[in-house]
Amino acid sequence: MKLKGGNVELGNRLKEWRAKKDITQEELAIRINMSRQSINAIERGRFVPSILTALKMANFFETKIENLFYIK
Amino acid sequence: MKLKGGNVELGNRLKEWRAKKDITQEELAIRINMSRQSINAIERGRFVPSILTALKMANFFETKIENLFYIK
DNA sequence: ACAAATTGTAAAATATAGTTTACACTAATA
DNA sequence: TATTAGTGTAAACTATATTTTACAATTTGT
Repeated sequence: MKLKGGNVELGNRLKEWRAKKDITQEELAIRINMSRQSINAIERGRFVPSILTALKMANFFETKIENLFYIK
Repeated sequence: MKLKGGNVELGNRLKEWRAKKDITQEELAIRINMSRQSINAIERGRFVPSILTALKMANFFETKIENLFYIK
């Protein structure tokens, strides 16, 4: 009994939030302690971050996860 | 220039939310289309789910991610 | 136009999320 | 007490997040 829900895709507003805070990908990476390449990949939707990464970002931007990531 | 933030741990309230909705781990697994063992592991804090998993759970429980997961 | 800063990308390696199968353990309940 | 539903766990496996190094492309400032 396995209902397959359609392939769920993830969207994000990282670039907008970075702009709002005037911060570079590298700075963000340093702040939340991860690589710049990972930030870049997440921002470009290349992969789905862990919820820990998402929470750290939300913390940094002083907002809710839902304002950063959403299901398309 | 790499500031190491202490090792961040993840907490969750899945069990409470399951109780509130009176649903089993297996049912939840089926609803959000993942294995019962993964639900169990996440609930017991054995690993950190992806944000997609977290969003699917929040959707199912009709609540915000922050009500399900938090940084300890 | 030039230089510097920022962003995009790629390959190889490592870490960890998530699946599958299978079985033990712990309720709940007839 | 015996049966059943629900949960805990383990090993082997697959998928993918994340790092590191390195370099190309693009944007920004002078």
